Amino acid sequence: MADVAKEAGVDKATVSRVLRGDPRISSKTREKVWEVIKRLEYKPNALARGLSERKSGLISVEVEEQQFSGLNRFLKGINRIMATVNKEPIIYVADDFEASFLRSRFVAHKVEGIIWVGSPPPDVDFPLIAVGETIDKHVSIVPFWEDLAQMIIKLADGRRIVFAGDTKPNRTLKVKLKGYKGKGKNSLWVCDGTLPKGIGRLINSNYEIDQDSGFKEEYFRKGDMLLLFDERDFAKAMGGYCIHFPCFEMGVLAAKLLVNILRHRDVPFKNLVRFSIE
Amino acid sequence: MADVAKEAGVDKATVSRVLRGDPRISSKTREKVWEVIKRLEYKPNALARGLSERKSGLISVEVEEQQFSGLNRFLKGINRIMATVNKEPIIYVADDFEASFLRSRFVAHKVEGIIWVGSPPPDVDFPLIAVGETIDKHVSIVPFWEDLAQMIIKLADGRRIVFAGDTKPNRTLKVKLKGYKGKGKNSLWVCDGTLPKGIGRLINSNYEIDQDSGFKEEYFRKGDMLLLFDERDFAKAMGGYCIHFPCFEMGVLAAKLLVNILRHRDVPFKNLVRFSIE
DNA sequence: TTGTACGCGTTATCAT
DNA sequence: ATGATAACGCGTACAA
Repeated sequence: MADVAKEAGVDKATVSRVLRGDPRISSKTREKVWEVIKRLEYKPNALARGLSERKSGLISVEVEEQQFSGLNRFLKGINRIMATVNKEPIIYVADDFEASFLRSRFVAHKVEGIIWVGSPPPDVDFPLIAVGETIDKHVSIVPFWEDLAQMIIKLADGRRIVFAGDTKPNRTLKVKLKGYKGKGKNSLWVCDGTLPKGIGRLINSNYEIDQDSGFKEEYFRKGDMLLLFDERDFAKAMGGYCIHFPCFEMGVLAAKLLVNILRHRDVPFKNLVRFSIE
Repeated sequence: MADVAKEAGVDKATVSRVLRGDPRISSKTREKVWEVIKRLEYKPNALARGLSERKSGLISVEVEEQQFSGLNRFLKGINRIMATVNKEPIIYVADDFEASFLRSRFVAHKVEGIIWVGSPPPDVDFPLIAVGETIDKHVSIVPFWEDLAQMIIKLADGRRIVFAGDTKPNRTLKVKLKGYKGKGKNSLWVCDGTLPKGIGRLINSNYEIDQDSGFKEEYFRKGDMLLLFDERDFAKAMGGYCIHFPCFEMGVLAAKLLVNILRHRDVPFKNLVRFSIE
């Protein structure tokens, strides 16, 4: 910065002001300084800026979920927003880190806010967006499971409903679907644990196995409505439907909400994100 | 830090030395200082430290892959190592960021090194680990596709081989498998694009469809060997095999290699990671 | 509109 | 073995 200042024949403070878009700087000076900045390929030092401003420009993303196949889309959504406001996300996959350990890292790096996927600890004193579950104490983003259930029931039109894949449907969805009565003998099957576990249990149960297809008869029968999360082409290949889990949208929303909180704006407390079925 | 120093009756410099484990400090002083640090819940400021040391303790993880369902495991592997050496990963999902934009962020935040998933730009001047493909110019981590091909061929024992799911097998694997001749009419099918696209193409082809199971006949026949990446229980439910993509191991390895590079140690240039089949 | 000077919280270099 | 002090690079009152 000192180099730029000297080269442009102004003071460091002026360079700083130009950089920060201070309106008091004359356009002549501003243009001159920008010219030098570009010519010298000067990049401000985020550490020094952070030290001076007492904030780092870093936000933290905590991910507890073991199975989160849409994580890259979620992060992409976050980045899309953060890149426009000069904030950098730090990501942890936190399942095995304890809260106190994480906290000390937040403090050390002067993290400005947190996006927490899963259920955040109750006593965090950082700006926090909770993603996935409604937490009374925090602004939260929740997939609109009730709406998904309605869509599925309508689409099923009496068929038995079968899920496949490793994405874990929420409890709300399962409860909703439990109320559904189809036409078949077993009008509905939804596993009661995570899906992989549920499937494992089925395999070990005493249903007959269709040796011809290599496919478990009790798992997927003729006439069933098969549902997969996010594997669009695979689902179609199997004659089923794909539920689009709105990970990208959730990332975008989480980032926007956090930015607004950091700017002391009011934000809606509970935010629902819609699924779509294809 | 000044508070701690005053409270412990020593100088700031001494506190700093205690914190950094300087061996010249007497054990009496050390214990006293640690006591005060804990009592006051003092946490060092990473920004100030970084400013002074001219490095941030930040490393960057770039992810180009659109489909990377093991990203959370990969990041967990990275974190596992980084947490032991006081380095924090910043993650970008970078498919839509241009190199110059990323570079300026690296510079601004004094990023110490980069883990790049995909094919990194040729002219980066940061310590860099390339993950997924062998890049002559960089230390790289590559899944051992050749080995996987051997395992599959041995396990198939003449059966036709069919992949499913959204994970994209590497070109090497496909080339290797092309050399394989099984017993069936079509001894082998591997799609020639990404898998989802390949599946989509099959659906639109003129094969017959098995209406009984709702399953496409041409996609998966009796006697075929079905392979899925990482969906263990689902694969088993379908009577197939699960290929374990070693994402966690790759994350751990990437982090270890990068740390060693930052410590100016020699590291192997090409690193293979083994699959396992279950 | 721009310059001066101090503070931000560490580490590192001299001293002692 | 420890203390005093100068960087580190930037933002910002306060002055001019």
